[in-house]
Amino acid sequence: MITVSYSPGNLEWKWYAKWLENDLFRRKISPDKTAYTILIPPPNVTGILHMGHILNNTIQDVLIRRARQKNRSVFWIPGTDHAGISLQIKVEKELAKENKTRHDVGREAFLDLARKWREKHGNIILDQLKKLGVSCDWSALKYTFDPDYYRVVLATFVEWYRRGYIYRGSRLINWCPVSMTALSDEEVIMREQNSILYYVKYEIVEKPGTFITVATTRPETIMGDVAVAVYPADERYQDFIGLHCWRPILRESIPIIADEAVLKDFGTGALKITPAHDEVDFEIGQRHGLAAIGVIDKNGKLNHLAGPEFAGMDRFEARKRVGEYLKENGLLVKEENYVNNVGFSERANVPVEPMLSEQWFLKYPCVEEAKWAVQRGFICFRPERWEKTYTHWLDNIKDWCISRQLWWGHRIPVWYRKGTDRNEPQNWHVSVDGPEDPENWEQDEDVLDTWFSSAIWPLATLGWPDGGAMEEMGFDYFYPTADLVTGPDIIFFWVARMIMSGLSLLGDGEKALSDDEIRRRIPFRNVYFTGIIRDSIGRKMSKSLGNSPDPLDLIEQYGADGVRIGLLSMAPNGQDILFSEDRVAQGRKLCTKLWNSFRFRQQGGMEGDRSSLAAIVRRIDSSTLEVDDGAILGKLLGTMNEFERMMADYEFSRALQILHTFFWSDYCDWYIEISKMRTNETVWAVHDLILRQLLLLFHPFIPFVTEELWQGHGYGEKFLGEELLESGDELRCDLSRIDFGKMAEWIEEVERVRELVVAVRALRAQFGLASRRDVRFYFKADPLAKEIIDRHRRDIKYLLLTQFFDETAEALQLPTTVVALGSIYMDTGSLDMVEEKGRLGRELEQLDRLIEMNQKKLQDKDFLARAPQEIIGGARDLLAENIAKRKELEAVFSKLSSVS
RNA sequence: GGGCGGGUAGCUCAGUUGGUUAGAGCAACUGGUUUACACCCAGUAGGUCGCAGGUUCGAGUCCUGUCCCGCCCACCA
Repeated sequence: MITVSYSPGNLEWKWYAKWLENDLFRRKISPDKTAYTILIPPPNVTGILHMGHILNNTIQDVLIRRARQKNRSVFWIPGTDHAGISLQIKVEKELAKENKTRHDVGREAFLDLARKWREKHGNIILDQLKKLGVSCDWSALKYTFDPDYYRVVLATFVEWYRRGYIYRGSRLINWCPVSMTALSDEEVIMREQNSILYYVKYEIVEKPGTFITVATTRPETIMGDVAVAVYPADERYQDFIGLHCWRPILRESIPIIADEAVLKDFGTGALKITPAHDEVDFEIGQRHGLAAIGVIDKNGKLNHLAGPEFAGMDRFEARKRVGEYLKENGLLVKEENYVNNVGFSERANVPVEPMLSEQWFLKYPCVEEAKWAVQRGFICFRPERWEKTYTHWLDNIKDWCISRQLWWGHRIPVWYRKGTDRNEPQNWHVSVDGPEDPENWEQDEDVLDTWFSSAIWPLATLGWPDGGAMEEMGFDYFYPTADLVTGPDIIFFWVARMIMSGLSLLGDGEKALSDDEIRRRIPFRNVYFTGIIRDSIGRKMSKSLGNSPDPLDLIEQYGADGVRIGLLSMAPNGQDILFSEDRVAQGRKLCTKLWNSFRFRQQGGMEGDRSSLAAIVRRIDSSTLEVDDGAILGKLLGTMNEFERMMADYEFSRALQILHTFFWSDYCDWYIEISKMRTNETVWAVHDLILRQLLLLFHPFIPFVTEELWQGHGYGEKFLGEELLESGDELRCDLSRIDFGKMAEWIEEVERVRELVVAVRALRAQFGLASRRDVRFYFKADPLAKEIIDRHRRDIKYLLLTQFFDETAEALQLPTTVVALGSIYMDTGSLDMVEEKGRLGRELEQLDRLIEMNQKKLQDKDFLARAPQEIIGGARDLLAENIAKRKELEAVFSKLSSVS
C-alpha cells in the first residue's frame, strides 16, 4: 500500500540507496546481450551543478534506463575533469588571500594544494548528480588526473610525437596576459570593440618629404614594425614598392613590400607589418623573410625593445601615449572612431595578445576520416544540422597549440638535456617515464591543455592502451559507445577531437582506413546535442545575471522526478530551452497525479494477483469486458507504439506529451471516471494492467516515484529498474484473449460517446446549469446510435450528473446540441427563448459557412480529378455529417421561431 | 563577409512525404468539495501561421525575394 500523500523528498534518497545496495547500475558483460554504453561528459571538479548538467544527465539517464528495459547490457561511465586553468585560478585566489603567488610556494606545494582542493570539493558535483537519480556505474568512476589516466595522457603525447603529429615550434599564438599562458584558437572569443583607427605617416627614406600613410588600431606595436606592405597591383603605391620608409618611433629604415594579403580598400591600402603581434603580419613576414620584433611582454607590458620611453608601460596605456606622441610629432594624419573585433580570453575576459612564442602543437590526425565518419553516418549527429558546423571546422582546421604555461595539468613528457640547446630535437627525451638518468635532464615546465586529456576520454575510461585494463573494463565489448549527450558549444573542443583521437589511436598505421575500420574505431555512434538552457526571456544563464536557479533548490521543492520530467517536457529537440519554473511545477503535478491514480486503484481493494503481466491478464474475464475496457486497452497499445517511435527519434518532449495525454486525459479523466460505475474484477485487472504499463513507460523519466508505486502496489519481487518493457506488439500478444478485430471500433465508439458528453456539458455550462442535477435530457438517434447510447447510458448519466436521459421521437423545442450520435435536448424547466434562438442562429451560421466551403470544394472539377480518393471521401463524409447536423438544428430553430 | 536556427493563440511550443474545420500546456475568464487528486474537475474565449510573390485542385507545410531575433565561423589592420 502507498501512503496518502506524495512527498518526493522522503522516497527519493531511500530508493537511490537501495538501488546502489543492490548494485543495479553495475555493468555486466553478457555475451548474449547487446552492449549499450554512455560516457558522461565529465563535469569540472570546480563546477557546481547547473541547469545544463541537469538536462544533460537527465537525458543520459533516460537513455540508459530505457536501454536496461530493453535488455541491453548497460554501462554508464561517470567521471570528472581536472579543469586545468579553472582549478589553478581557484587555488591562486586562495593563495592571494595570504598575499602569496604560486611562485612563492613553488610547483610541488602548489600541486598539493590543488589536489587537496579537489579532494575537498571535487566530488560535490557527483553527489549532486546522485540526487538527480543518475544510474551511473560508480565502480567505474574516472578522473582525468587519476594516476592511470595521467599516464594514458602522456602515452598519447608520446605516441603522437612518435608518429610526427606533435611538434615544437615558434609560432604566433594567443597569449592571455592575465592567466599568463598560451591559449588555443577555440579559447578565444571575438568581441566587438569601440576602437580608434590611427592614420600614421611613414616618411620614404629614398624620397625625403614624401610619406606613406598606414592605418592601424594598434599604434603601440609600431616599435615592432619591420616593413610596410601594399597590395601588389595597387596603382597608388607602384613607385614605393622596393623603397624604404622610416619607422616613426625608434626610427629605422624598413622596406616597403608588396603582398597579396593586403586589402587595398581598407584604410589607406598600406599595412604596417608587425610579425610578432599579428597573425597576418606574421604570415607576410614569413613570406618575405622578415624578422619579428616582440615589443610586448607576457604580462601585457611593453618591453625594452619598445624603447626607453615606452618600456614597462601597459599595452593600453602605451596605445594612448603613442598616439599622443605621434600627434605631437606631426606624424598623425588623423584618427577616427572605429568598431572592430578583438579576441578575448575566455577565462580571464581580457583581450588576448597575439604573440610569437615557443609552444607544442598538434597537427590533427585522421581529419579526413573524421569527416567521412560523420558524412557516411557511422556517427550520427542529432540534430543533423550540426554536421555542417563540424565539417566546416574540420575543413579549416589549424594545428592545435596544446602547451599551457600552467602548473595544474598533465606535465609535458619531454626532457631537455641540461646545458644544451632546447631547440635541437637531438637534445630531447620524450617518454612517459622520463630518462633513466634524470639528474642530467630537466623536464619541460609546461602542461597540456585540459582538452587534450578530454580528447581521449572514451579510450582512457575503458582502460586503453593497457591490455589488462582493457579486458577488465570490457573495452572490446563496450566500445564504441552508443550515445554521447552534450552541448553544441563543445563540438570543436571535445566532440571532434574525441573522434579524431579514436580514429588515430586505435590503430598504429597512418594508411587510409576502410569503412569497417572506421566503424570499429569511432568513439560513439550517436551524438545528441542538447539545447542551451536560457532564462524565461532568452538570456543565457549566468552567475553575474543571477538568473540561474539552483537545481538543488528545485529538487528540494519539486523532487528530482519533477525536475527531470519538467525539464524534458520543455526541451524541444535540439532547440534552445527557455527555462520556466512553471514547467517544473507541472512535472511535480504529474507525479502527484500518478500517485493519486494509484490511491484510487487501491481503494478498490488489493485482491488479485499483480505479480506479473500474465497474472494480471489472467484476471481479465472476457465475458465482463466492456467496450470501454477494450477501448482504453486499445489506446494504450497505440500510445505505446507511438511513444516508441518518438523515443527512437530522440524526441523526448513529444514522447512525453503522448504519454501524458494518454495518462491524464484518456485514463484519468475518462476511464477512471466511468469505471467508478462498475467495480468488477475485470475492471480492476484492466486498471492494474494500465498502471503497470504506465509505470514502466514513465520510469526512465521519473524513476523514484515509479519505483515507489511499483513496490507499493505489489507488482513483483524485482526492482522496477530491472523489469523489461514490452513493446505495444508484445503486449498485444499477451492480451490475445481480447478480440482485437474490434478494437478500432471500440475506440471509435468511445470517442463518439465522449463527444456527446462534452457537447452536452458545454451546452449546460452555457446556460449556467453545470452543477444542477435536476436537468432532464432527451435524445433522438437512429437505431445504430441508439444502441451505442444504450450501451453507455449509465456512464452518460453519471458524467452528466442527471437522472433523466430518455429517448424522444421528435425535435423538441428545447436547447439542443447535435453530435454524431444524434440530437440531445436539455429540459431546463424554464428557458429564455430569445437567448436560445440567438445561440442556435450563430451555430447555424457557422455550419453554413463550413457546408458552403465543403460544397465548393466538392464541386471543383480539378479537385475531384486530382485529389486522392480518401481525401475526397473524407470531404464527402464531412459534408454529409454537417448537413445532417444542420437539418436537426434547423428543425429546433424553426420550432422556436413559430413560438415567439 | 559566410553559415545555421527561429519568427504559428497573451506566454512556451507541436504541427512528421502539401490534404478534412491549425493543436497542446501555461496564463485569462466562467462554474464546481461528483466516494484518487483543488498539485483537481468541467467549460469559455483567444490565431489574416513575420511580410510579399510564386508553384498547386489545395500551402503553416514546397520555391523565390524580403524584414526582424538569436547563435556559430572569418586574418579589413
